[in-house]
Amino acid sequence: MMARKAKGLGERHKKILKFLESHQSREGFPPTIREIGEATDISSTSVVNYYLDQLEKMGKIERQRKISRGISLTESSPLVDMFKIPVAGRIVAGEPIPVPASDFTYFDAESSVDVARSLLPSRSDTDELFALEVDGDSMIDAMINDGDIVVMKSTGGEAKNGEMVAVWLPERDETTLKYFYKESEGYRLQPANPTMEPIHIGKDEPLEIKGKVVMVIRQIDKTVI
Amino acid sequence: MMARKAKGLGERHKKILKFLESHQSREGFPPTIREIGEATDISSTSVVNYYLDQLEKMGKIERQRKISRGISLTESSPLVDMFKIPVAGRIVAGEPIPVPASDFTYFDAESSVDVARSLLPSRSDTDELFALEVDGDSMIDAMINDGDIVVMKSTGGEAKNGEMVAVWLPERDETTLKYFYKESEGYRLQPANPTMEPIHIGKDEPLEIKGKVVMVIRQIDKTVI
DNA sequence: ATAATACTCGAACATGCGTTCTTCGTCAAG
DNA sequence: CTTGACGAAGAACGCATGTTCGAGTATTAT
Repeated sequence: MMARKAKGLGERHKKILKFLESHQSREGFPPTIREIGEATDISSTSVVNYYLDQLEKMGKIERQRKISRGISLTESSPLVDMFKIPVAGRIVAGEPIPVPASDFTYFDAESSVDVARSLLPSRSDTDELFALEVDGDSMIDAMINDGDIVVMKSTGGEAKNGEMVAVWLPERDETTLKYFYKESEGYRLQPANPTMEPIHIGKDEPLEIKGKVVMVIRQIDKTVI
Repeated sequence: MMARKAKGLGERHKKILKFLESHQSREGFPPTIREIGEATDISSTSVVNYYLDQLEKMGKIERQRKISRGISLTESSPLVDMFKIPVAGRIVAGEPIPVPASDFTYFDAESSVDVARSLLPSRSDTDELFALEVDGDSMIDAMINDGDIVVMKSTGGEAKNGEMVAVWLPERDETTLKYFYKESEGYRLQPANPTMEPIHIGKDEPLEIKGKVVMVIRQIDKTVI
């Protein structure tokens, strides 16, 4: 009849690859040979092993011999260029910004967000980045909504003109996100929304720059489970 | 009074978590108890097991008992998988929305954005997603700025109440991003900015729903390389 | 038909790896 | 001091899991 098998991937190869992927994403680790057999209606472990060897020769998977569940998909980049940014807390207009301590690790964080490096400034140092969840509508003048995630970079209190920074104004008990401009008589804090007026800060009024905003993420449809 | 160790993560807990993560991303699968012990200078498997139990109780990891390497980090998707979303074009208030054809692949796109799956609705089908870059300030009432990237999902012209959708209004030659509500006399398009008034669309006025907005990304500091 | 592959099966084998038990030292509370 | 919780170690146990082998059945080529 039909040729038993054309070149390339056969039906079983695909089935196995599909199961490998789904198991990995479902369980967080690869399946055993026997589990693969069960899922793909192959009764013998040696047959699974047979196909696994072929998939490895084709370069589709990588196998660590002798060790349990030592299968990993080569594609779906093992070294994806992205990293977790710890969510240090929430940012509210009337409270100081929670800035992570230097020995802060993301394991202490309530959660973290995954961000691809390609979306971030090229020279960003991972350790300097942290994220805050916006609480309330008070950042609307910065075009930032309740629930948005703001990715920030520690700058050690410095800021350059034109950068969007998170500022804490001690005398006003106010946190705000604005574009920063140093001027002769003090500072100008310009809202992102062009229809709104800037705030002028006198030279003697204290002003703490907590970080530079590098990215804003808004997940609109996060209710779906 | 106080326990010997402060509550929370001890030094060894962190060390183990760190190793779990690095091993996972390096090898593609979790380590064994013995490997953990070696990497963290714990000589006994039972001690590793001891800490693993604690980490599980704290909710930091998940364990599948009895099975090899059955450890997975709970926070932030164990598998670092992300994918490229094609940027189909630009979205302008006065022009129809460029929607990719069904046979569209991201290889055809001028560019693409990398987004972690953990940031997207879990049931998202990769094929249904595409992205648009916002051109101009006309989406300000949707809290979306010039240059923002809007990730959308094709819905086949359908929309549910409360979803943010991209709508094309043929009679007005207008594209807009609004929250969608079906009402008795027609439709209500509610801006994301709560200070702005909704648009009411009569039952007979045509209205094309081009997609559902699932995410907005704003890269503020696109430093030139 | 015969040989040569490709594929399949089941079973035995060896060991990887999670689990459990016993023992020991330290520190805080009673 | 005694007790008990906590942290740590090492060894033994036993199932889970990768590996190997011998044999059987299609499919294709010669």
